[in-house]
Amino acid sequence: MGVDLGPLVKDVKKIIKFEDLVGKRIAIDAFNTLYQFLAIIRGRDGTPLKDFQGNVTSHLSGLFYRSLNLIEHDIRPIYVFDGPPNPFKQAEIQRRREIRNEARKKFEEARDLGETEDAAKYAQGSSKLTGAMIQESKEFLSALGIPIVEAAQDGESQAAYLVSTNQAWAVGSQDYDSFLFGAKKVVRNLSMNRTRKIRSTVVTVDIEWLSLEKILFSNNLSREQLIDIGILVGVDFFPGIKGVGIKTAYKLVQQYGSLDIMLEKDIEIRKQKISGLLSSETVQAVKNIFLNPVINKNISSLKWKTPNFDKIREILIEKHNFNSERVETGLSRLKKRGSARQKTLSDFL
DNA sequence: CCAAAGGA
DNA sequence: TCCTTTGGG
Repeated sequence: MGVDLGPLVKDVKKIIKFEDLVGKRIAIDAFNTLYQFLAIIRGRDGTPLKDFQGNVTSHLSGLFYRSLNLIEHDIRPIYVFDGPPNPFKQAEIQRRREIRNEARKKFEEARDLGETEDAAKYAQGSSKLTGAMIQESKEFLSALGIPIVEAAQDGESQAAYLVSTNQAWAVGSQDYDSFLFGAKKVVRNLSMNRTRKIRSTVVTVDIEWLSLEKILFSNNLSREQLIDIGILVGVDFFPGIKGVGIKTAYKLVQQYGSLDIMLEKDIEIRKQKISGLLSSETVQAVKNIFLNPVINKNISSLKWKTPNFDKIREILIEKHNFNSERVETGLSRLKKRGSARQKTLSDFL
């Protein structure tokens, strides 16, 4: 639920394929991905996948098959997990909690009334990522041999840092927020499935590659101005100004140059003085989060290890009753990949 | 979301 | 063999 920069990026996004990412390291926003899995991996009535004890397993299914596909294409994922949230994010966290509770109520109502289609619709927004699920996701990724990075605060900023220090080639996220954090490149829709149906109409979902430099250049903006646009329309750390969307925000920033100047001149936005809508202190504080984020710089070197097959079996089959045949076919794909890599390596030597 | 089964 | 539908946990 990050900032919607849609109209600003629409002309600069490049459609790519998995093959274009061979050998590349992608710093994936873990929370973003896990929430995506929880929202989408569900049965007909909207119920998530669960084991016999009633534990939700949609995220594990998503991580397993997604990782298989990435590894088979020799793409190197790094999962970046959020740390404790920045205090400025509390209001947004509370807002999301309320939206989720509302969705959950509507989901349960519709499900109990047997209104499957409605139930499925509301189910999407009702999922909660628990501490136990986060912990187990880390354990599972480690079993797959995929490196994990713990962010000091926001995963997006930590992922952006990995790109700027050349430890990753791009950030992998559905959100555009990492651009405000200075991510040079972002890859969106990093998935296999090329079609998605939204109410009987089938839409193709392509992998998108976006560069901060191109976005700024084509819109004639600086990164600070992009942040100002974000503050006007709303980001995780500030709700934005009511009634101001991306187009208005862009026009205002182009016209005045910056939020600081708008505040100095105390311009009117929708018949209201801007000084009554946000303070200079707030602007500075929010800008500072994006420009000088708290980063975990103490990262152990990123290594992709041989998967621990027994650990994967233990988590999926023993703990969560995944079908063992399905898991084994998955594992054999991983083994094949491993031997192919070893072969190319020995050829090289 | 992704894999596997089912139809064409 | 390709494309659509169904089921996974």
